[in-house]
Amino acid sequence: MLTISQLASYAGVTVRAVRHYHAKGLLPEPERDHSGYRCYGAAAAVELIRIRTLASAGVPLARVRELLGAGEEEFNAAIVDIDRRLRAEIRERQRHRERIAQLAAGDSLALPPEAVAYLDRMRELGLPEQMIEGERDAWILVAAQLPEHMPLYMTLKRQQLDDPATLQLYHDLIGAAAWEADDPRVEAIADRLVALIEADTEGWEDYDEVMPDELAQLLDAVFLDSMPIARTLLELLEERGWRGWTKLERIPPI
Amino acid sequence: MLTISQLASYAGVTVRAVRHYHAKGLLPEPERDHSGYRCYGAAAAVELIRIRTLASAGVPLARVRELLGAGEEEFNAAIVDIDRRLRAEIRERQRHRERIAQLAAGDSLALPPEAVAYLDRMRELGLPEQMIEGERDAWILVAAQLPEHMPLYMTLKRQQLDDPATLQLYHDLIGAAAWEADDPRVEAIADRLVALIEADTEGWEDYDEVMPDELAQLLDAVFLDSMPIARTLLELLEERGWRGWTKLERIPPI
DNA sequence: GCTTGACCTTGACCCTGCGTCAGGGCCCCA
DNA sequence: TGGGGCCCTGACGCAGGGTCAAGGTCAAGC
Repeated sequence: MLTISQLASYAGVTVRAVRHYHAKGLLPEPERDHSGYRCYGAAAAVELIRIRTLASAGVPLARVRELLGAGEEEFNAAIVDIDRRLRAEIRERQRHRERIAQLAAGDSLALPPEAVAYLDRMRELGLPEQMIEGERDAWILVAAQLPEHMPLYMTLKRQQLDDPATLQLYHDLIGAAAWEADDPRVEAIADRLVALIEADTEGWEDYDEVMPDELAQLLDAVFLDSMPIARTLLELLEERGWRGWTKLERIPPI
Repeated sequence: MLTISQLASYAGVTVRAVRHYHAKGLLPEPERDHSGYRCYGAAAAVELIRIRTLASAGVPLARVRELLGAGEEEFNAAIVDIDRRLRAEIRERQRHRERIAQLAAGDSLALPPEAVAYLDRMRELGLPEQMIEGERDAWILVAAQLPEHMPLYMTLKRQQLDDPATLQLYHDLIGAAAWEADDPRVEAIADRLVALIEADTEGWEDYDEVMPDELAQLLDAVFLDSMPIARTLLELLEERGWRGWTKLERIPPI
């Protein structure tokens, strides 16, 4: 009666798809003619069109196999189930659309809006790209671990930028990025830093409380990698009674 | 610094995914420690989070690889492209939802609504399920080949059902389905059939014109398979000057 | 020093829904 | 008899990993 390609074209599917349906047990293997060609009747065409109809409605083939022999009740239950799956997939893609819409805005590759705003503020204040990238990478790590605390952190960081003495220190650190590890000028930086730390301890208790030690270590490592002088600076801070960087703590007097 | 599982948990992906990204060239292989373990720095965590962010936004991994090193312009172009793909996938699933909503209504597995209405009309008129299934299978084949002509066909078929003589013949054919191939009562059926054919030739020219010969042969085969008496009936029709079944044509006198 | 359990390593097979060879047989036409 | 167009089986490939398997490593507790 029909060859496989005739059958396939009747049903509007490819020859390969028909053989696939045979392999998956959706469509029974037909008789063969004397030379081994598959030989289909009209019933196969009808069955194949039913398969195609279900498959093109987004029903997984394993499910199609069950549904072809199912009663009306089972069939309707499955339809409900498949519709639920389709709705979930649509919602998922809609969320994806929202995310990539956010990504279109540059820095927000992995950062919430408040962090993007903070980085933009750094740019407005004339801080250099290199420093901003360092900050960005650090906050990407924080945002991945503690997304719910980002608003708090960003509020505190923006307050720092509003303080002229702190901002000046930031500007001076730009030059320090190029210093060798034993540059003597770092002493002055360390002194000013300690003064700022001791003047501004408010708010940072909450900050430190939610920051896991491991994350703080990782962020310290990012800082240490960012400039040669970093290690020296941390040592000088320890001499002045403060340990750490991300999560500063006063060294208790012995 | 970090083991693979620590890195994975920082970025919120599985260990397997990290190795997969290595294999796909998205994330460079890091140094190994003395026992062969991968040893990651903070930069890897940042990079992995960027990968995860893009991947979870529905960007294919091959595309992620290109985008990580891309400039802003290229990146934005890609974003537009990905958004287009997501919209297309959403539309596709919405169409799937519509189709399975139609499927929930029974016979419409591969049939347009007007065909479902026609089959329902047969049911109302008390014609048996077996005959309705035969019709359904035949119209599934037609709908697959000539969906745009289904309204015309169904209009003509419903007119047939409205004709009392035709309807009576349909009812009488039910009994004939069980007859042997040589039952003498088929002569009377053939006579009545020819009378109906010759009384009602209007409208069917259009019908026959758009029906490909191959499809007509297939439908004839469906009919021949459906009851033993079918072949005899076709022979008797030929004796009376009509050839075929799906696409009847008058045999020209020699 | 030995075991236990939690990690780590590479390699390989599994899923969906087919597309696309590769290597060969069959049929018809010139 | 040669060529082109069918057909056959078997196998690899895609994304995005999941899930073993078989073995090496590490720290802790006995």
